[in-house]
Amino acid sequence: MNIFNLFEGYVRAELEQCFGAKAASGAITVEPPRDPSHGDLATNAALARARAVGAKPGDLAEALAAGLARLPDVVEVRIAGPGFINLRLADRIWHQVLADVLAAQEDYGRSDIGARAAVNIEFVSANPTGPLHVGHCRGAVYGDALARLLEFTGFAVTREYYVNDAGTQIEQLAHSAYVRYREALGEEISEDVLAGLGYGGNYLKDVGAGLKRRYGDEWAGAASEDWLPVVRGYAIEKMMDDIRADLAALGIAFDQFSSELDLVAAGKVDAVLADFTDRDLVYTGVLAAPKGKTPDDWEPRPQTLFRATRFGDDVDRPLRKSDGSWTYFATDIANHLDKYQRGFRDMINVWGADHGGYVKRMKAAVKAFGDGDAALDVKLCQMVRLFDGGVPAKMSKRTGSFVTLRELVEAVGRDVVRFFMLTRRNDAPLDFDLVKVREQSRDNPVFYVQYAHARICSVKRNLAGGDMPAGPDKDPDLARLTHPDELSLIRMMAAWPRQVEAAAVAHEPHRLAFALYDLAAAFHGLWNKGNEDRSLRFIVDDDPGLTDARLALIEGVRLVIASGLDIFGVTPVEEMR
RNA sequence: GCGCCCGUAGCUCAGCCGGAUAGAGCAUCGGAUUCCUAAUCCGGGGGUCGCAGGUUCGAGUCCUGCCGGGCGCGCCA
Repeated sequence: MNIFNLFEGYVRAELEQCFGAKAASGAITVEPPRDPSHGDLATNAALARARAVGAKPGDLAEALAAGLARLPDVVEVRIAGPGFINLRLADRIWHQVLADVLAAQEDYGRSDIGARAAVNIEFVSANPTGPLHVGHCRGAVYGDALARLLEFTGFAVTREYYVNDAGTQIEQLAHSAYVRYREALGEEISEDVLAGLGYGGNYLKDVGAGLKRRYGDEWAGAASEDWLPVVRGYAIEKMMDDIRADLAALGIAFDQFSSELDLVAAGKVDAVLADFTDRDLVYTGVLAAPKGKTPDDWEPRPQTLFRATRFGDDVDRPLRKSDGSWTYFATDIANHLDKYQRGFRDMINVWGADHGGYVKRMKAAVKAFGDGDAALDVKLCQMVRLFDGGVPAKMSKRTGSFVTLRELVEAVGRDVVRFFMLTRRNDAPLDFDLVKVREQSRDNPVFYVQYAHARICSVKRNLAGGDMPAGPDKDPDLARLTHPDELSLIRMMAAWPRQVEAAAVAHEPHRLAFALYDLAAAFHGLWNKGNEDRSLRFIVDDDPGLTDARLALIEGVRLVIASGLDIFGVTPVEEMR
């Protein structure tokens, strides 16, 4: 039961009864008021619908309030401000909410707003030219948390990784790997050659050694057109193995890896071009040089262009390089068309902010598919600035001294990485301090939330150690929960399902981090009141009934925290020593 | 020059497809520990929500224009 949805239904019914169907159909909100002193529920229905009804907000509010006051469990109705209606509910409602939480267990907050719709989330998609680094980490965590969140709200999610295994970067990788192969065979490689490698990091030594193990000296003196496909294929395979292992260390597994090379080989890009050509979406033209910043080697030249401007882009975009090969954009269109043909009408891409300039053209291409019935949402993740005790951590990819995702996870732990990466909006920059995130204090939200969960587990342990009978098989009298702080905790639990839904709709899992933090804060506050006032402790020695009720209360808190952490892929710990 | 993102307390950031007196942590000042883990809690001070217009009963939130910062701008991915 989501009481906000429930009461929205009541409000709409009342609108319809008083003012007709037209009045009931528009947008209204039923939500917890920002200021708790206003009541338990607030609706703007009178304000929002006054115009459509042709009445004054005040009159509308009067009529609605009279009707709502007759509802069971509504103990007070007040009209406030310009026409808000504030409702105060009987405690019984909150006891029922808690009972619902306990009945649903970890499924509390689960929703069916997705109605099993297929959603494709493409994220990470890092070139297989080396290990993942911290820059990839945020997108990885964000994408996976979003996937979990959408699954929790009823979507059928596919996690997809687009492997850019074609193109010049990969050629360079293969050439670098081939040098390491010769090195493994005993050849002396000069410093100059090593310095000139596209990918000079030591991680390719393993690839060179692996090539030697598999092929011996078979490719030692071969022509590059002969060894290239072999070395490239082997290097990609190894890099992807490493990437999969890195992601597994973060608790992330993909459902689908799509290969750019395969798309090209299967003729998917040709098919895109043919289809777009048929529909007059492709032409040969000359682009104007960008104003203000003309590349040095600019020269006007005819190109194969996609009419992206028809679908909201600023300029038409090239599909072929001058050597006739596909641009990255062309193959990526094929990638998205492939998703479309696999049935996805709802696609989400998670990219680094440096790809922001690419968003419009990709959205334009997706709009051109089929009947224009596909939607693409691109979420850009801003930079992660890595610090080590307040000092910026040195990150140089060239010298190979950058911090890998693996090193990060091993240094601070999977849970810390995952939770912390979700404590900021995706489009806000994030400072990640290797020292601070391990601090066990209030300003570290990871531990603060974990600690609340651990404390609840601690209470349960203490109870189990004593001879107080309590447990899930009992049917506690929740009506014993009457203290304002207890009811306030339940109100927060009642708000959880709508927060989950809102986060899912907005594709913003970080909102739940703040919700969990707030819930943890309320719990810690109540806990501490027990230090000053023994009657407020969860375990009340001479009152088993009250103890049971309070145990149920904190078990509800625990369940919400546990299910929230589960959406983040973070383990709810039971002990923090 | 153009496009996208951002601008909220001294600092780092929330602000739920517009809603009531803009919140939290850190920092600062003052308190709480015979405690179910004080790894916590309670309280005080601290704001022209970058600026200026506009839409609206109502704008931190939507629109326009400026200012400031980041990212990007034809054969890199």
